[in-house]
Amino acid sequence: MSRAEPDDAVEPVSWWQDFYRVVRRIPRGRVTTYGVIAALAGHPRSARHVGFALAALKDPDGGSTVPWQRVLGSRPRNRAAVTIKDPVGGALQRALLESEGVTFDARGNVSLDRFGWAGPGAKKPAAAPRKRTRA
DNA sequence: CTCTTGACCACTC
DNA sequence: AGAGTGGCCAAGA
Repeated sequence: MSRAEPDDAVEPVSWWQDFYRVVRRIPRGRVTTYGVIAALAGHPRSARHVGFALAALKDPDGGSTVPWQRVLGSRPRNRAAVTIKDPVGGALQRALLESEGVTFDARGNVSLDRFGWAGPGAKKPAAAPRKRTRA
């Protein structure tokens, strides 16, 4: 990832740091989507950057504390699926989630109705990333 | 400043 | 149901 390096950040926080902060709050055994992370971090339209930021976690030692595996791509019908570019990383993600109790569908989808996390205040899973008021 | 690139999302064929 | 298209935001060249 040549776009941005965490260690280069002289700034106190960068946009990805906001995402990390939110991701760390995801309870064990729950999953959420990029869109949700982006919204909670204060960048509702920047779902892509969430994945971008998470991609940078692979190397730096600082990112090891972020449960990136709990972030999935949103799929219709309140479901989420792995959208990782690297097949190896995707398999790892799935394995990690399954070890936390998250069950995958035959197609590799997770029910957000059962495992979705809508935010720090949401106790009950239900969380579908709400439809954006499209023009 | 313009163009390209993304672990995305949603709408339309 | 699967594939294509546009929009989104930010950073690098």
